[in-house]
Amino acid sequence: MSESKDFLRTIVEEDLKSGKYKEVVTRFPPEPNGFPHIGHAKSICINFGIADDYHGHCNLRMDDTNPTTEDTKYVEALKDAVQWLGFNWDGNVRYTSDYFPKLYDYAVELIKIGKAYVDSLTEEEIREYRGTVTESGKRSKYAQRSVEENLDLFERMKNGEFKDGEHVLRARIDMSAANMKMRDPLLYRIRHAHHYRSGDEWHVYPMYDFGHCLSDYIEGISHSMCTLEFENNRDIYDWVLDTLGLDTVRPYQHEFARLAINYTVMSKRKLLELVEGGQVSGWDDPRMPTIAGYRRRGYTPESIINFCDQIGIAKANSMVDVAQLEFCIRDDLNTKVPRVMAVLDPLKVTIVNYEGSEELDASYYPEDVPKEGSRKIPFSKEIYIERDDFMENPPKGYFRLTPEQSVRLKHAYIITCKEVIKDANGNITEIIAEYNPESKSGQDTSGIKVKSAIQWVDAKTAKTVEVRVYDRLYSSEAPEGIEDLNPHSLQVIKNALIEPAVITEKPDVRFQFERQGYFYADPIDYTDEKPVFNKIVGLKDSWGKKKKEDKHASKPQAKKVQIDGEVVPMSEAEQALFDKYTGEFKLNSEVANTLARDEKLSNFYYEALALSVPSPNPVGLANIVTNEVARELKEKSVDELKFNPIQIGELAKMVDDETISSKIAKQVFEEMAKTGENPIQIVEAKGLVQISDPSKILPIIDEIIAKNPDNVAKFKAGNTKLLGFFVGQVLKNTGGKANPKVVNELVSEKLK
RNA sequence: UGGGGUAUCGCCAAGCGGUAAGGCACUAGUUUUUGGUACUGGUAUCGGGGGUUCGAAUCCCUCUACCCCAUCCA
Repeated sequence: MSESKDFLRTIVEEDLKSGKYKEVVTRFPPEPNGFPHIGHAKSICINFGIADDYHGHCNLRMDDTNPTTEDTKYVEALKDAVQWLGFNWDGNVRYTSDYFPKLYDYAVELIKIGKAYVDSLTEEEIREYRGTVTESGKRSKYAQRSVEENLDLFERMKNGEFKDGEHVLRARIDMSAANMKMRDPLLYRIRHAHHYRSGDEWHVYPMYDFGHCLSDYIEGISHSMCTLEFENNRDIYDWVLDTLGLDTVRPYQHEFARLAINYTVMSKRKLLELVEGGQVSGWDDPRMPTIAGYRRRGYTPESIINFCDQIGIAKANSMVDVAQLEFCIRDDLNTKVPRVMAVLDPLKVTIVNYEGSEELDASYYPEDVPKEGSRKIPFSKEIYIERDDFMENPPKGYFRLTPEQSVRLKHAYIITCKEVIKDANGNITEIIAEYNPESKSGQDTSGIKVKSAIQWVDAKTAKTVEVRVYDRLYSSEAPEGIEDLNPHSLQVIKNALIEPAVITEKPDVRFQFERQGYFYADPIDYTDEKPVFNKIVGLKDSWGKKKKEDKHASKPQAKKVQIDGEVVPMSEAEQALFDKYTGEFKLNSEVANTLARDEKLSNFYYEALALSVPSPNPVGLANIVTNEVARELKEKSVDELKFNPIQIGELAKMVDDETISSKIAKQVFEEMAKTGENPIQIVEAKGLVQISDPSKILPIIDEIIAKNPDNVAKFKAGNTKLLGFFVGQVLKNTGGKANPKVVNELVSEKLK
């Protein structure tokens, strides 16, 4: 199915192939300060999934470096979630808190090599000293302390001799770093707090940036995958490991976009608020996007894993449509779960021409679900149908019961409405109907055609059940806070009716209530006396959708207008160069512009032109310099380049005299950039001289045409884009050596 | 504003110079005792503008928009 690999797997594969690592080792490193949500599920699927795919292993690590927010109940929830999803962590659960002694030693090491110091600025001052994104910060005077003093202070911090906030340990990096994270980041802070695991043993706790990379290193992690907001932290990650000399085999961090779903909040803080504010019944409220919530709602692990697979992994911030998740659970349950009949909003129907009672045979599964199993459904004179399934004055396209339209009772008979009984307010209270004795399901000889079959329950034998109908928690697509909550996210129906077999036979815990949706016997509140079902998700409902559409006219969407910004004007010198390039050398203005504005590039161009004897055509050379050399010069200085201007001049000349095509020139250039070899030698060694002789090219074209009759037909039918396909094939066939211009002409000619 | 990222269909997402994958959603039709499922078909020229090239979503220049960073959180 998925031919394509995500970028993380691509990296892992390359690293394995290159021998950078013998085995892939990943980790799922949550902080135990909240219940895991579906965003964690994505991370779990990535970390455990990649480890599985490449036969490595994945650790489960509690990143518990902040004693004030963490708790054992959350580590249980985390373990639970991973297991429920079906993954196995390697060995025991790991805890960063178990590494506190090692981490402390590493910190001491850093102090000893002068790369960390104890700072005694106040929190306020530290913030001030850090500077802003545009202004650099300044170093604290305490950074002057001697190694001995730092060692002494740090040890006393550890021993609890100071109050919270009195001192911190910081890395000595660069207070004017453009990356704010690198302005002497904090490594340790004093916390006189009880840690849920290490108890009162420690008075200093490592910060994330110090603890995480080292924990990864300690565990032998190869690929440390985290979300995008840690991109800036990668520099510290590398700095710590490099500075400590932990660089033989060590982990590298890679970032992917975190999951966001519309109509959903994913921040632990906001979820906590919902729980504490009583807007939901707890972390496992079926409306919560927590794993516990989905589980309680009735979602299957398979559906969630499938969802995580479908949404992919990339670096673009994105918002997944909740419909995609809903599809996954429907798709999973469709082939697994028995169909039964329930009526949520009952309307009584009396079948006046039916006497007595009978039991009807009914399969639990429709024909397209290859599963066995059936039950008996009692039938008698009095039944209930869904109130929605009858309309006195139906709109066009209504398929259900009306005074004029008969309907089949699923698994039973066809009935016809004879009379509508209403109360004093005009509400319909009962339907008087007649059934057709010849129309029994499976042995219908009536010949009557009806537009639909509806669910029903027998009045006498139906069981009363509670049904909790859940809708999305928020009514806003991008909810901010509790003001965006959907007031109708929970509807409790106390007196829904269900066919008896569901309760007495209990064929499953998840069901499809025919024509309504998928439901789950609540794992906590369900009892035989008082059954409770949670709505997992509704069926797709094209009728309901049609009705809604009529109300909302579609609104035309205005196209976004692109604003063009100002281009910085050229300096005088740049302008002079530009004029020279366009005038004397006849470069087009775009190329001249690029060259004139970039001093490095400009110098390079000038040298290539002047030093190659004879000089290449200035235009062709300029093209190569601006389009190819520019790429190399973006990240490197001139001295770092493997090639020199003269060689580029030679390359340009080969293009000038058509020894090689410009396509080949690019290939040669790549080679030069990599090896620094002379272009003429490269062309000779690889035999890249281009083929322009039609008599050599023509046979190849014939061959390609013969091999691709379909595409020839398509091309002749007007799909001119296919020209590229044919040219490409010919070029591929000749190792890129065929003169593309000639090929192009010949192919066009041939296919005319 | 300095730095770091990202932009391909309504929503995700492949693609790495040679015919714009796939899923969801939408839509038309076939099958159907679920207005379900299944099946068949439809639906983009790649943020904008230039340039290089026989050929550009892919390379170069430039502009724009959005996200992250100034917690003793992770």
